[in-house]
Amino acid sequence: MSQEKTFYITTPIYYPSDNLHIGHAYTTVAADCMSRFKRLQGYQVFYLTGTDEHGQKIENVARDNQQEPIVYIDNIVKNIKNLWDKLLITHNDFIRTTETRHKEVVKALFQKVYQQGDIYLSEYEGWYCTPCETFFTERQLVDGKCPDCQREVELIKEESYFFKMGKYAQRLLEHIAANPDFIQPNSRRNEVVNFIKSGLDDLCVSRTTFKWGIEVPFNQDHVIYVWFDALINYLSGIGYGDTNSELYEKYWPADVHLMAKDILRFHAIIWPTMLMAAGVELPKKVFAHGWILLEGGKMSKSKGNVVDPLILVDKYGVDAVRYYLLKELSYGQDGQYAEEMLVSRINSDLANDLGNLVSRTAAMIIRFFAGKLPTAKIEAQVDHDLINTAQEAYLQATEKLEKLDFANYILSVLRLVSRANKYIDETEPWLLAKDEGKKDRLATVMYNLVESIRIATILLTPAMPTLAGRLNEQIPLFKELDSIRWDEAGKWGLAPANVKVTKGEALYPRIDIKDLEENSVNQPGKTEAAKEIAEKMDNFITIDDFAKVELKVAEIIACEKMEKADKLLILKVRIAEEERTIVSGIAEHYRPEDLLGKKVVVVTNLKPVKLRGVLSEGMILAASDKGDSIIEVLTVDNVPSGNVVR
RNA sequence: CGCGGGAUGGAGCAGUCGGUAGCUCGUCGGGCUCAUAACCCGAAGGUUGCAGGUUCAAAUCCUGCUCCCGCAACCA
Repeated sequence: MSQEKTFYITTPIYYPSDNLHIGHAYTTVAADCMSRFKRLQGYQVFYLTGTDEHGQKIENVARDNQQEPIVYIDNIVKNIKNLWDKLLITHNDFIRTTETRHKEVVKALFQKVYQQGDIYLSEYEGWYCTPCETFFTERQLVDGKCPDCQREVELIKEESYFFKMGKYAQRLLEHIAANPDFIQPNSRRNEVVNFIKSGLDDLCVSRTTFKWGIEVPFNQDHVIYVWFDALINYLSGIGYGDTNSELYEKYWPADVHLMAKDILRFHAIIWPTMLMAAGVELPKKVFAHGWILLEGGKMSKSKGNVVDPLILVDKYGVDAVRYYLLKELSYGQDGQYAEEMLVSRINSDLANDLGNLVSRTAAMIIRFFAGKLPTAKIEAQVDHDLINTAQEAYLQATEKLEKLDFANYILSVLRLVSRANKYIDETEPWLLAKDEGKKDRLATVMYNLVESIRIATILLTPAMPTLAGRLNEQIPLFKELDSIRWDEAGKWGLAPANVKVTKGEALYPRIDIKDLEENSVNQPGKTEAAKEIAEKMDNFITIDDFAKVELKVAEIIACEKMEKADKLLILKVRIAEEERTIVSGIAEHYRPEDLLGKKVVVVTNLKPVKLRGVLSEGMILAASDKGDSIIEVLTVDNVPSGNVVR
C-alpha cells in the first residue's frame, strides 16, 4: 500500500440557477465511469463535483423568487444531489462555492497573487445604463443606447481588479507544447493554442455591481468574479491550504478536468495561468467532450424540449441511460439525443445482444446441466477465436477508457457479446446435447459462454454499475460485487465452476415502441413512476394557478417587422379600449400584412420585457411543433376584442 | 468579414501517419430453434456537399463556393 496509485478527476461545478439537464448528466456520468474504471484497476480515486453558487444571475433569480440566494440554491442543490444519487454517481465529495472551506482558499489565493503583484486595481471601462444597473460593451449598444431600455448610456469606469493573465501566455504555450496530452482532444488543443497566440488580455477578476460573491479580502467594495472563485474549487475541494492537507498532497495535480467544450478555454487558459501565478502545479489533463444536441436544435426551455434526466432514469433504468449517454457521443464530437434512439439502443444492444445472451446461456445450463455450471473439458478450434476476442475486448476497452473514448470503449465490449452470440450458432449446443458422447464438449461450450459473459460484465461495470449484481441473480459469478477487479477481465478461465444457475428476470427487457409513443418523457403522468416524479417536480398546476393567467381576445391593428431582427414582429393590438405593443418571435412564419385585423389570444398579465429594445406587454398564443418549423397563431375572429378566454 | 462546429449508402455516426470507404439501426433473402418475435449468415444500397489544386494515389492536404447547425444577439 505504500505506493498507492491515485487518480483525481473532476467535473465542472454546475451553476444552480436552474435544474440540470442531460448535458450535465453526460459529463457527470462520464467522469463517474472513469472513476469506477480506475477503482477497479486498484487506484485510489478522488472524484469531485459540485456547484458554483455565486454571481449576478443567482442573485437575480433568487430575488425574482423572493428568496434569499442561499435558500433558493439549497433547494436546487438538493435536486442536483438527488439526480446524482439516481444516476449512481460515486463522487467522493460535493463542493459548494458558498462553503467556508472554499471561500477561504479563494481569499488566500487572491491575496497571494495580489501581494506578488499579479493582481492590480484598475478600471473597467464600459457603457453604463443607470436604471438597468448594467454595463455594456460598445458593440452591444443599439444606436448608441441601452439595448434593454433604449435610454441614454454613459461611458463610465468601474473600479476593478485585474489579473495579469497575459504575463503567463508564453509560459502556457510552452507548457502545452511540452505536454501534448495537457489539452485533449488534439483538435481542441489547436483551437486553444491559436487563441492564446492571438493575444491574452489581462482578466477582470472583481466586480462592484453585485454583492452575491466572495469579498476581496482587502477591499470590501469588491466581490471576486467568477473565474477566481469557481475554478479554485478544484483545489479547495481537496483541502488545499488546510493545516491538514493530506488529500491535497495525495491527489494534486488532478489527473483530468472533464468538461463540455464550451468551457474549455477557461480551463485550458485562465485556470493554468492562475495556477502558475499561485505557484501551484498544473493539472495533468484538461479534456473537453462534445454536446448532446436534441432533435430540432439545442435544448432550451422555450422550445419545451428540455429532457429531465431524472424522469429518464425512472423510466428506463440507470444502466440504460448511462449506457446510452456514453455510447452516443463520439470522441470529442457532438451527438444527438432522441428518445427513440435511446430505446433502440436498449433494445438492440442491451436486450437483444447482452440480455438475451445471458438468458439463452442460463437456459441451456439449466436444461443440459441441471443448472450447475460445468467446467471446460474439450477444446475446439472455434474456442480460440472467442478467447482471442475476449482478450482483445479487454485490451481495447482499457485503451479506449484511458483516452476517455467512451463510445469506442463500449463498442469494443459489445464486439465480445456479439462474438459470443455467434459462438452459440457455430457450436450448436442443442445438437451436442442430443449425443451423450458429446457431453464434455457441450460442457466446454457452456463454460466458454459464461466466461465471455463474465468478462463482458466486468468490462461494462464502469458504465453500468448494476449489471454485475443483476447477472449474479441468474449466474452468480461474483462472490462479492465490491471486490471485482478490472484485470480479472483480462484472464480466461476464472469463472467458478459448479455455481448454481437459475432462471431470472430478463436482464434488460425489450421496450415496446408503441408504448413509447403514448408515453413519451415529454408527457409525464402516464406511468406511475413518471407520475410520482411529476408531482414532486410540481409539474401540475392547480386551477388557481391557471386562473392567474389572464387571457383575452385582442385585435391586431398594426404590425411591422422589427429592423435588424430576423424573428421579431412588433404588433399593436387593441384589447377592448386599451392598446398595447407586443413583440412576437414569429416573423419567419408571418408577414406583417397577414396578421392585420386578425383577432388573437393574448396573455395580458405577463410581466413586460424588452426585446431588442422594444417593450413587449404580453404574449400571443401560437401552436408550434418541436423544432418551431411550424408556428400557427391562434385566431378567434368571431369573438369581440377584450373578451376573456378560458 | 462576431466566434465555433458540421456536410460520408434510407436514418444516426466512424474513418488515426493521404494507400481497395467501415459501424449500428432499417430493408430484402436465407439459416437456426438454446433464447427477451430474439440469434446467425448473405445481399442490395455511397462518383464521401460543389468546383478547382497538390500527388503515382485524396473522405483525408490546400484554395474558393454552397448549404445546415450551435453560441451570442431577437424566442415571453
